[in-house]
Amino acid sequence: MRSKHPLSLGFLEGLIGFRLRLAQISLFEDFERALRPFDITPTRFGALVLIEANSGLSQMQLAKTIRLDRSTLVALLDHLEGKGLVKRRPSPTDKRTNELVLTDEGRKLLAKAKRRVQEHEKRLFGKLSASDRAELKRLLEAVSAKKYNNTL
Amino acid sequence: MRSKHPLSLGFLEGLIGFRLRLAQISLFEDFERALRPFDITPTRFGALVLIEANSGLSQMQLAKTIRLDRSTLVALLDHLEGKGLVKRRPSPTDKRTNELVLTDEGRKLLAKAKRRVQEHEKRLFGKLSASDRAELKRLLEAVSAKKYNNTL
DNA sequence: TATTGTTATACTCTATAACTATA
DNA sequence: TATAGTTATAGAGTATAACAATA
Repeated sequence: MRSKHPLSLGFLEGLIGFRLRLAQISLFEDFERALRPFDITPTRFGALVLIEANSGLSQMQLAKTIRLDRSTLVALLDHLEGKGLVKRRPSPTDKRTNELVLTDEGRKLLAKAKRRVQEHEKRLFGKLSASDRAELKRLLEAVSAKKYNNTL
Repeated sequence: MRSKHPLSLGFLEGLIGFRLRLAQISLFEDFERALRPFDITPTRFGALVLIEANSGLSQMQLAKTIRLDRSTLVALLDHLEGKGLVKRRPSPTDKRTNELVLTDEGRKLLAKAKRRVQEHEKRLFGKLSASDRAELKRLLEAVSAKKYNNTL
């Protein structure tokens, strides 16, 4: 190797988007490692939490909230249902839709997973002060809060 | 649909990682849309900028900095070289390595792409105050600063 | 007509392992 | 022995389009 010194970031240096991207890679790696024993990815975890917090919701509602296409959600739910964590229950009021609920096993596993995720958050963000963490959260919310009001 | 109201986020509500993830999705969507005419993804853009700012760097150096496996970088460079934006030049000092450089066309396209990226950053972060933007950048840097102390 | 869940399919991004040529 | 670039390959994650059932 010609040099062990870090490269110049050039134009990337000033981009918030670039930093966001790097932070997201770190986040994903650590999450994946921490939750691997449970076979839970960030997306699956999000689905489990949302089903827990909104028991009986439909697949479309869930898909929108975690920002997946409804077709993509099918395989994800097949996986969770195959592991006995989630159940699809035909809705009595709208026969086109399913009501999604956690099984007892799903609730138990989710409780354990949540503790792992808390530790993971502490690893990644624990070096920030409490006020810095709150600030970061606020700023990130502001970033994705907008919806494409201006045409590209 | 049973309800048009947003779902409860439950446990996700308090997670910075969840907000980071959503922000990253918004970021990627907007970037993709803005740079589609140039056939440039965030990763490709990063590669072009780093080659510009560190002309003659090796594939390994580039791979580490943008956090890709060296095998993954091959196809990316094949693409950029196929479009005439980048050139692999055998290193005279170490015959195992290539020196990566931008072509004139690469430099021209990158200049245009940078302007698009600036607009994109403004769309995403322009609603934050200048001090909020600086704060967000600082906090994101702190998050990913942990490991990989040698490359970035 | 429109919506929900599903299937079939394909595309993109990524890494792992083995190969080669050099160091 | 170790490293750089390449190839072959496979896995994960995603979306698009078409379909059946239902609204």
